[in-house]
Parts: sequence; structure tokens; C-alpha cells
Amino acid sequence: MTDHLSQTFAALADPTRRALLADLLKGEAYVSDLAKPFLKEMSLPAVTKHLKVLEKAGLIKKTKAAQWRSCQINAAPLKDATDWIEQYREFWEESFDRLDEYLKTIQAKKKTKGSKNGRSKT
Amino acid sequence: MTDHLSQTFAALADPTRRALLADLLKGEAYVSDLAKPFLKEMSLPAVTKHLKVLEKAGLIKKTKAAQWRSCQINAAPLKDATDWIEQYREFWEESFDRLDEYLKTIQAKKKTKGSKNGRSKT
DNA sequence: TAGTTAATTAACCATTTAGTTAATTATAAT
DNA sequence: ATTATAATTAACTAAATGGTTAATTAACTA
Repeated sequence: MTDHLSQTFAALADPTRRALLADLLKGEAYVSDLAKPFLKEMSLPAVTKHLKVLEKAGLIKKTKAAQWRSCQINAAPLKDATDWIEQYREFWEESFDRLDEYLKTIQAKKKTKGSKNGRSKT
Repeated sequence: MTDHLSQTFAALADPTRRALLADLLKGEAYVSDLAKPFLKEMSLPAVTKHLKVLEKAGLIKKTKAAQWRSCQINAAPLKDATDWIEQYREFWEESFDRLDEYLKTIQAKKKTKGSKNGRSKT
């Protein structure tokens, strides 16, 4: 599993790590601040380990200041991940098209009974 | 690790599984055909297992025809994955901008020494 | 009916992962 | 010099992952 993409996807395959990255959307933060929301569910060393996984995957960078470690997002690997997934876009859009078509058929059959369905989040 | 997004990313975090999905870009295929390129590296049951991971993650659908199982891509989960990643786009684009700026500075310093660097793959 | 083909399931093994508690490092503060 | 704070490392455990070979299921074929 040593290749970059695998490492990136593996890092993202954990809700705690995704939440940590989401927290970092707001900006740089210290380990202890990042850890705070998780300390009911897990220990500090557990968070440290998750951060280490993110760091090894190149998704965060740490900088040292006194006894604090400040973390920030490094999103570059996410570009490669999204580029890989992008190959499949036509497939999911196609299936939405089929859904649209299906829904239109339904509507046609329902004739004058009013419209209720439609593709959401588009 | 039961949530959908985690399952999707975990499924993608393996080069064999990504290669299987890539093969399916060309269209529907039987398990035995999909397996062929990998049988030097691993056994058929190993491939079966990878396909099962993809199936559980909802990334492929299997249909039965006699003793053959035909697999096809179901890309819908990839939309959620890419939507999640999309939140970070500004971050990687921003860092490319910084790189551009840096490279411009370098160029400026090099003055008349000619241009050699620039952002690649854009 | 017996044999072949396609694929899965079972049983097992080694490695990795995600967590724990306890100990350690490094810096700051009194 | 001692103590407190921030974070990591060490040592351990349970469960998940990715692979194996052997056995089994299910359908077609002669």
C-alpha cells in the first residue's frame, strides 16, 4: 500500500481523520485544540496517531513553537485523489440522467396528478 | 468504519481495486476477465475478495448469467467522495498560486538569465 | 450421470490498524 | 530546582485486511 494515492485514500477512510481535516478548514490549530472535540471518545495519543497518519499521507504539515505543534492543511495530495475520481464522473452523471428519465416516465404516467419528485442537490 | 464515505475511501485505498475499477471503465466484464491481469500476482479468491469490497462499498454491481458474474461500475458513491474532497480545492489551488508567485520572484531575481520553470500539468 | 467451468466460501495466517495506559521528552513557569 | 503543560513514544491488545490453499456451489456439456 505504499503508493501515494492509496495512502491518501486510506488517510481519508476514517471519520476522525476527516473531522480533523475539516477542523483545519477554519485554519491552523494546535494538536491540543484539534484533539479537544475527540477526547470524550478517545485518548490524546489516539489523536496523535491519527495526525501522524495524516502527516505521512502529506495531508497536513506541522510546525513547532515551544511545546506546541501547530497543524495546517496541505491539500496537494487531494488534487491527485480528485483527479483520479474524476475519470468516473460521466458514470455517476449518466446514472442521474437515467434517474431523471425514469422520473419523467413516472410523471408522464401520473399525468395530471401533480409533480413531487425531481433530482435534488443539482 | 461503517459510514459510507469511509467505506468508499477504504475501497479506493488499494491499487488492485482501483485497477479493477479502471478496467471497468471500458465496460461491463466477467469476474474471470477482470481477474486475468492479476493472476500472476494473486489468486482468484483474492480478486473475488477485492470485488466483494468494491461491491459492499456500492462501487460495482454484479449481475448473474449462468455461471458467470458480470460486473459494472456504480459510480454514485464517488460523487459523495469527490464532493467531500471539493471542500479543499481552494487550499490546493491557493498553494499552486503561492508556487507561481514564488517562481515569479525567482524569475525576477534571475532577471535576464532566461526562463526555465513554470507550473506543470495545468 | 459424470465431468468441466466460473466463482465463491471456508479455514487459516501474517501484517496493519486503531485503540489503550504508562513512560518519556521538551519547553515554560514558579 | 521543581513543577506544570504539550505532545510523543513505548508496549501492548483486539479487530480488520489481504493474502493463501482446499473445498464447495452452481450451471453448462458430453
